[in-house]
Amino acid sequence: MPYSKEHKQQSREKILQSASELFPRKGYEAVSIDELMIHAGLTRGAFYSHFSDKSEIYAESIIYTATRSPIVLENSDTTDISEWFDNTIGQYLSPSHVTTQPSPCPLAFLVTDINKREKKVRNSYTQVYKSLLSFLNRRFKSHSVEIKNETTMTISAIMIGGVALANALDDKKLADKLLRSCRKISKDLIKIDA
Amino acid sequence: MPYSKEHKQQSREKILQSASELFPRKGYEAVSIDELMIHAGLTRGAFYSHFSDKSEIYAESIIYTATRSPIVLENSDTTDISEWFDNTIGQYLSPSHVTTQPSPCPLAFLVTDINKREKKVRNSYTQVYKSLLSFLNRRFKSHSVEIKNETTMTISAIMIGGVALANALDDKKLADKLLRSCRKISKDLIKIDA
DNA sequence: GTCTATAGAAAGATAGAC
DNA sequence: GTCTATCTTTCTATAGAC
Repeated sequence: MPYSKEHKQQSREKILQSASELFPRKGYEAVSIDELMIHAGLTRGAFYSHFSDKSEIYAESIIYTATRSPIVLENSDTTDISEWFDNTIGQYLSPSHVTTQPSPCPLAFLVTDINKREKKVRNSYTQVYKSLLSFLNRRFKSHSVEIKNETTMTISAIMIGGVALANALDDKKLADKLLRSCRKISKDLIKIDA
Repeated sequence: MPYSKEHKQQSREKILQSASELFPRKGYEAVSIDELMIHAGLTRGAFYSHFSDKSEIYAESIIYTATRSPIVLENSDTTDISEWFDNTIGQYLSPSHVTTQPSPCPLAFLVTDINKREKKVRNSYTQVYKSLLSFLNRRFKSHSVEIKNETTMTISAIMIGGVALANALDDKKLADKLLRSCRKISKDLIKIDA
C-alpha cells in the first residue's frame, strides 16, 4: 500500500490549510482549483480524491478556518474583562487582522460572497456565525458581564461589518479610524470603563 | 445622424439601471456583460460604445445606485428624530432592504467584493462610504443630536455589517432578529428613548 | 493517491456589417 | 450606435497512466 491513511489525511489537511489562506482574501471565484492545489504542494488532478467539487472544499474550509481562529483559541486565564476584550474583540477589530493575518476570519472576509453559493456553503457559514454568538455570550457570562442578547448580536455586526468595511476602503487612515471607533463603542456597549 | 445624443444618453442610463439591479445581488463576477446588456434591452456588442470595460460600468454603477438610494432621497420635513431614524437607518436595517429591494445598497451588498477590483472601483466605493458618513453627520446635526464621530462610524458599520450578515445567513428568523437588534442598539446609541 | 492531458463550457473583448 | 460572429483565455471536471 504505497499511500497510507495518514498520508491521505495529511494531503487533505494541506488542501484545507491552502484553502484557508486563499479563499478569505481572494474570494471563491478568484481561487482556481489549480492555484489551490499548487499552493498546497499538489496538482489539480489530486483534488477530486479528497473533495467532490469546489463548493465542498469551500464549505469545509469555512469551518476549518473559523475553528482555528486566534480569537476562539485565545485562552489566557485572565479574569479582567478589559484585558479579555483587547485580546479577542479588540484583536479582531485591528488593522493587522484586516491587512496581515494570513487566514483572516471568513465571516468578515466572505460575507457578501456566501449568498451566491450552494446551500451547503450557506449552512457552514451560518453555523460558524452561531458559534461566534455563543462564544461571545459564554465569555460574557464567565466574566460576569450582564449583557442583552441584542447587544451581543449588534457587537457581532460591528465586528464583521467593521473588518469587512476596513478591508474595502481605499483610505488606510479612514479604515484605521473606523476600526478604532468600532473597538471603542463595542467596549462601551459592554460597559467597561477602561 | 441616425442616433441622437439623447438616444445615446438613454442607452447609457438603461445600462446603468440594469447594473444597479444586477451587481449588488449577484456580485461582479456572476454578472456577464451579455446578461447585463440583455437586461438593459440591448446586446453585447453595444456595451463598448458606452464603457471601456466591465470594471468601468461596475465603478460607475456603485455611485449611480448609491445616489438613487431611497434613504438618501428620504426628504420628509419631520423634526422628530425618532421618525427620521425609522425612515432612514431603520429602513436600511429592514428585512425588505435585505430581501426585496431591487437595487439594494452596494456598500452592504458588495463589501467583500470591492477589495479584489481595480483602483477605480475601490475609489468609487470609498467615495460613496464617505458620502454616507457625511450624510449621517449632517442629519444628526440638523436634528440637534449631539453625537461623537466615533459613534457615527460605528453606526455605519452596524448598518453595513447588519445588512450584509442578514443577507448571508441561512436562517431567516436569526437574520430578522439580528436586524432588529441592530435597529434597537443603533437607536440607543443615538440616545433616543423612543 | 497523484500525476499529465484534455474535453467542454463560459465569458471578456474585438471585428465588421448595417 | 447597435448588431452578429468570433477570437482567446480561463476554468471545472474527467480520463487514464503510474
